[in-house]
Amino acid sequence: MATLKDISRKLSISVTTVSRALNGYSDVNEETRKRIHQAAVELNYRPNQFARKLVTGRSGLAAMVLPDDFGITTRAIWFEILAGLSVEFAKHDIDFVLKVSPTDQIVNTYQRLIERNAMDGFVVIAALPKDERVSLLARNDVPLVLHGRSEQVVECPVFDINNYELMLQSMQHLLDLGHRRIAFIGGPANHGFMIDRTLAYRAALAGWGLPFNPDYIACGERMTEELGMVNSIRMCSSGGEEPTAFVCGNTMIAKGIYSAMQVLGRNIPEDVSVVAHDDALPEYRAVDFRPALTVTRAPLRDSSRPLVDLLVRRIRGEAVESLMEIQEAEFLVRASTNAIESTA
Amino acid sequence: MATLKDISRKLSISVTTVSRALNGYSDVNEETRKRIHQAAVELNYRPNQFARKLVTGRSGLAAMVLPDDFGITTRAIWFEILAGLSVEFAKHDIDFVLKVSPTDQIVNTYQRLIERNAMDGFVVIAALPKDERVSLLARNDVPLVLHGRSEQVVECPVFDINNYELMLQSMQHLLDLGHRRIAFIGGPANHGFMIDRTLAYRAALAGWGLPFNPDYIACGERMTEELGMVNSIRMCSSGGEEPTAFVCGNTMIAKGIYSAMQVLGRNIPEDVSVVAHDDALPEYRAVDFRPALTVTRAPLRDSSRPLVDLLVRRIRGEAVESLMEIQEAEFLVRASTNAIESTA
DNA sequence: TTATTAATCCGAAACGTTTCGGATCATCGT
DNA sequence: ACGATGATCCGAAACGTTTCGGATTAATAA
Repeated sequence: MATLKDISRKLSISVTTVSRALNGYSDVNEETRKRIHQAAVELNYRPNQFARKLVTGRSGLAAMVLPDDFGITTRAIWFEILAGLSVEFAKHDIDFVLKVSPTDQIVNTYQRLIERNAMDGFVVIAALPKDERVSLLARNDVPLVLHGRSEQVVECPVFDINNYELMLQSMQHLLDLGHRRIAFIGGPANHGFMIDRTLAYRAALAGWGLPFNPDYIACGERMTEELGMVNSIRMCSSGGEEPTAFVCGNTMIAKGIYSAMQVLGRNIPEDVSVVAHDDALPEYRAVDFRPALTVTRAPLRDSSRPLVDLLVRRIRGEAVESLMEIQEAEFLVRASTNAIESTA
Repeated sequence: MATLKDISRKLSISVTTVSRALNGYSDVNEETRKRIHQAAVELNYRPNQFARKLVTGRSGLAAMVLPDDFGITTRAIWFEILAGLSVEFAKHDIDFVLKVSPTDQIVNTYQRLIERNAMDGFVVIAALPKDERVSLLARNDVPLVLHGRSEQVVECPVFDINNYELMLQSMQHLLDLGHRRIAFIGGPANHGFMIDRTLAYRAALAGWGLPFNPDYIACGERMTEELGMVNSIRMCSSGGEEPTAFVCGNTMIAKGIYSAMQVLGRNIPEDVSVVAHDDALPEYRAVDFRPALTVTRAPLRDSSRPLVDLLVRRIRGEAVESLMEIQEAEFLVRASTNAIESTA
């Protein structure tokens, strides 16, 4: 491996100048810079990462820590995120390391990584309102970027989709169509995104002077087809006051509801309307639903870029206040929502 | 961060001795070693990875490069592998970095990583008979471990399951039950594991003096439910000479066959027997099939440990000849295979 | 002419380890 | 009493960068 010294020797130029030339400093003559660059490619020079890191303190590594008990359905989602992060980090010349850890040792894993001081930053997904991971990292002053808003008053960049707004849109759409008994089958109650959506759900109801019926809301750790299936069946078997429309936390839940409605002999959208939030997972394409699913759409894939951009800027030392990005979801009306039958 | 020098200063012992004590060299007194260790924990000393790597040349990093066009179904599989690798590498204090790259640039990505010289080793999955990735790495003398045998005469550790043997077992089982028209719906024809299985399939046939019918074998890039479905339907609609049994490359394919047989009005195992190879993905549990699926079983999860063990030993400089591990699959007879009806 | 400034360049220290080649000292066999 | 041995220890160099604080020269301003 060629080193700076090799170039320096070959050109009879000091190591300092070679280094500065290669790093684009201004105090080196354009012509010598050219010569140096040329020599660098001739000798196939690659900077030694470790030498560089030893002095700069940066590692060129960013990590994400995942629990090992990811549910069946969440696997594809994780992978979607991982793949996106890997390619985005690569653009910034950062290697992306994946840590999988037993759930009850996640914090320990972070602790070790922090102590080793080997990571430039972390991306933390699915923030809880009070998130131990976040406070640990923030306390130790290691850069992180958060996906999902956290209630904590910590200084860290955040990326999120506008969960409040997208729920408002879904509700507005259904309310406009005349629905009054609208159920919400969401996700884990303690997560930030779920809290926002629940708030918006209640706000929309309140805005139309409608009562909040606790029976119409269902949470669950895993946002699976099963969750949609069992809850929609339960809600539709309670007697007279059945919901006429469902808002789903994701498209898998919607899929479950589709199945449930089929076994119950209900038709979508004639008997019941369904709208979901769509993370745009290739496994569950909303357009391929029959009938095609009305959604608020915010591809998970699209979150990778903002996430790593924010983290990189944080690592570079930008002020945290400026590092927040909220993405709006797209609202796509398709065939799964209908005006309520006046006869109902 | 405390450094060796800090400990050295505190104890008035040379940096050299501190280093050697901490690294377990024999030429340091037991008592001073104790004092040094104690001081190390008191000062919360963590060795600086980069300083260490600068001098040793090792990075403590291992990588895997994935194409970005993974099919829908292969995602869960990839993730299963990634998760396993991450925890196994962690046991050896190696960080696992994930690289995702456009398919047509995989080799470039390897090239860059090799040049940067930042990885101690690579794990390469699903070897092709002539694998460019493998030859590139081997040529540059960077350690790798291979999952799946490669025809290449390269010096690298290999882990694989005994694909030949497991296919032989499945065939033997079906042949013993009286089946004579046995179809094989497998995977990508050019991959090592598929080649082995095809060889065994033909060998089993030949062993019983049965003819090889090309119509009874189906390959496909993606080993999906769809592959099983369309091919089994095709094979069962060809007129008289329909297969009485199917061997499937994995459980997803089997699932597709189950669906196909249902729409065709065939019963498993009365009308047709099905046996599959089972990677033990939580998504498709063979025991949960109705009827429960007879399989050769070799959990993908179990491959992580041997893979990283082999790689680590290779990195440590062990002779490659000793670094090959072939795992036998377990054969589990369940309810999806039956003796052929004598009336048929 | 002389002090200033700008443009280039460079020596040397520093980052935190590991490791080579001894140095020191007590013990031991003879 | 003396060289040999073994147990402990250590100084200094090395790994390949970056960067601080100038040094040198030529152009410019006064």
